[in-house]
Amino acid sequence: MLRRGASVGDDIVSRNQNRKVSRRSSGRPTIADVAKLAGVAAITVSRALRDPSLVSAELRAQIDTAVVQLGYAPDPNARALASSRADVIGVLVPSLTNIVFADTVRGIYDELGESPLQILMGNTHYSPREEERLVRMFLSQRPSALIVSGVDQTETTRKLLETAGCPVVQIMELGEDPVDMLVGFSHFEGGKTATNHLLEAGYRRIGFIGARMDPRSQRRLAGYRWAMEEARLFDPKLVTTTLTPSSMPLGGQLLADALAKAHDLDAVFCNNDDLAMGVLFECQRAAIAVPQRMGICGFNDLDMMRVAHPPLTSVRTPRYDIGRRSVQMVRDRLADRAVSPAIVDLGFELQIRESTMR
Amino acid sequence: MLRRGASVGDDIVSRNQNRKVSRRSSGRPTIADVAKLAGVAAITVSRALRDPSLVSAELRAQIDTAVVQLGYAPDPNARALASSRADVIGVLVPSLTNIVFADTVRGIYDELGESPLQILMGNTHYSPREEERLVRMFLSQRPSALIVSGVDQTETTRKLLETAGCPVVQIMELGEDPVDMLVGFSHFEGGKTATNHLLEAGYRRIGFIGARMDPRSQRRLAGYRWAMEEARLFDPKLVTTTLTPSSMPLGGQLLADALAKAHDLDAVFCNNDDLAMGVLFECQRAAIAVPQRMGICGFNDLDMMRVAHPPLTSVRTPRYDIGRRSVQMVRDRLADRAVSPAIVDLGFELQIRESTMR
DNA sequence: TTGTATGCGTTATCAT
DNA sequence: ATGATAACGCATACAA
Repeated sequence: MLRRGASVGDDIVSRNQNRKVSRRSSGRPTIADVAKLAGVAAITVSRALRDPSLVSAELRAQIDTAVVQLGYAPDPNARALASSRADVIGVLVPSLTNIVFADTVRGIYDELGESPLQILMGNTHYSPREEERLVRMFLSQRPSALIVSGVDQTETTRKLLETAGCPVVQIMELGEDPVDMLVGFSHFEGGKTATNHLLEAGYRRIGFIGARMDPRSQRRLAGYRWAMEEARLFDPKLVTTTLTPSSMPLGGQLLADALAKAHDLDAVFCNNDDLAMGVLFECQRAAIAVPQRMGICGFNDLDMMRVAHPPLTSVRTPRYDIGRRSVQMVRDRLADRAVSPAIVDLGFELQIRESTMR
Repeated sequence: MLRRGASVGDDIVSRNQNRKVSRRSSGRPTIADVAKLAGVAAITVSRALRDPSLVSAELRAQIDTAVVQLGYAPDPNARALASSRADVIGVLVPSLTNIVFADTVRGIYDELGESPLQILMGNTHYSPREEERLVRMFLSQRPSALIVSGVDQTETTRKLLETAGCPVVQIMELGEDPVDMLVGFSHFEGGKTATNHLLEAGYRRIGFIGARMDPRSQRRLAGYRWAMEEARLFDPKLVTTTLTPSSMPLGGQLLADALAKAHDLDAVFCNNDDLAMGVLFECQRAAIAVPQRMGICGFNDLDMMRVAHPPLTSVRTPRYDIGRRSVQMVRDRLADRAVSPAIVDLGFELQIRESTMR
């Protein structure tokens, strides 16, 4: 559609003169151009670029010169076609705005640094069906690796991943038998630990407030329930959940709902920090003293938790590190290094603050 | 590396029997397989898949059947190589965790829907140099379009974009002469409007608190300064900025810094909502009455602003819509429809709340 | 509307 | 260590 400038065009002409007529040239120097200029075969250039140790120092120097002189850059599509392998890592997350996954994705990008590996990102919107569609789509590109969120893939997706022919990392959660590799932490234990802390702080009518209720939220709820039942304090009235996506406004609403069901509620374990912050504001508005009349505990421990008034207790999760680690595992596997263990538990850490210090 | 299952393998064998030996086959059905099964030429399959109207209904049906029967999926790399055009849109943002860009990226993905266009995302980390590197990298893929953030590219990047040979959309800001297309809003006007509102509310010693101070922050500051100078109330002591990335904790710190410089500060226009929220908590902690002793205005108007205690005034920005619109503009251009105007101002809206109602 | 011949830019394979 | 040749899977150019 658009033509290049004259200087670049000249290169094309000189190149095409030697091949009768080439109507389809893209206008960029190819590996053949570099080869000709360096006085070697194309395949030698290819080798020199991929693994310099395969080529003698002398030719390597000539080739490097030619590459710079022509401003040659390999065509990733041609490379992928010829080698049946794209320098691409497919990443599937359920949400791009949820800070949890935003942090994880940032970790992935940061660990990649200036590597030539590209990220192909897919947003599943928490839908296993959409996840399946995206896995198919990504697989058609023969990616170097796949990173997927969670362990609750559909049966079909799981089979696709098992026969993908590339490293696969499931992230965010722990699980018994990963498709391939796995890095995350236990949401069940996270929920249990938070709840036990509230119990130890002296709260008794501890509620659970949850939004979205995706598989990981469910496991945190299960951890909460386990702890409450162990203390013989579980009461279904204490659980307030919705499928609505999480937000601060929703936190306030859910607290109101929870109080309507259980007037004697004296603490809440919130599914995430946004809800917790919404709960805090609702308490401020209703003049409910935190932590005296109401304990509040969040999940993820975003920065804001420590500056709230009062500062809010939360479970710190290794979101960023999960991203980085997943890429490291992919790298190790691609370099043919054994990855052990294939299941990595990055843990979590309860950050106790004023909001639960009764 | 990995071999496919037997059933698929059978297909390979039958396919390869007719071509002597093929050691490089990837094991997946190709367009030739579909063509053979449908009793047509490969090019006809190619056409039927890209634009069904080019092929007779009869053949189309045969081809569709064959496609389903073989489970054929086109190879995007082969397609890109042959057509010199990848079904890929390159997107460059300065940050993935900044909710502003996360929302924009979400808009981009949502507008794309189930389209076969893939997103290639790059994180420039607010570095024009890194942006330049990524533009080069993306361009080597011959993307269908490029979406870049802001209008402050390096000269080299700008030239690369101008000769990219594909639609280019600059997003988030307004500007005189875009590379190609542009969608955003005026950060200068946003800053000016917020400041004028604070002035009208009766505040006089209005401070500006800013973090990161990227080009867009600079323009908001310029808007603030313009309004203050117009009111003959500008005072350098009222401006408190840092290059540190924005966060809630930082908001509190900056307020403390600002108060140290100007004890009579009676309001702050914050560069973004995180800072504003940090300021609010700091006020709560120091028992500074909001909005009586201190007015607070943020920027972006995230959900949390309306549930804070008191609710916080902010400038609502069309982040999500910018993402959607940018893709629409790309689509229109790719469909050869004229895009007019090529510069789209999506505006902003001041949301006045209790935090500035003195 | 459909088909033939060929090119896209690179790498796998085999040979030297 | 280096090279010649033939794929990789699809789309363009042109012919019929």
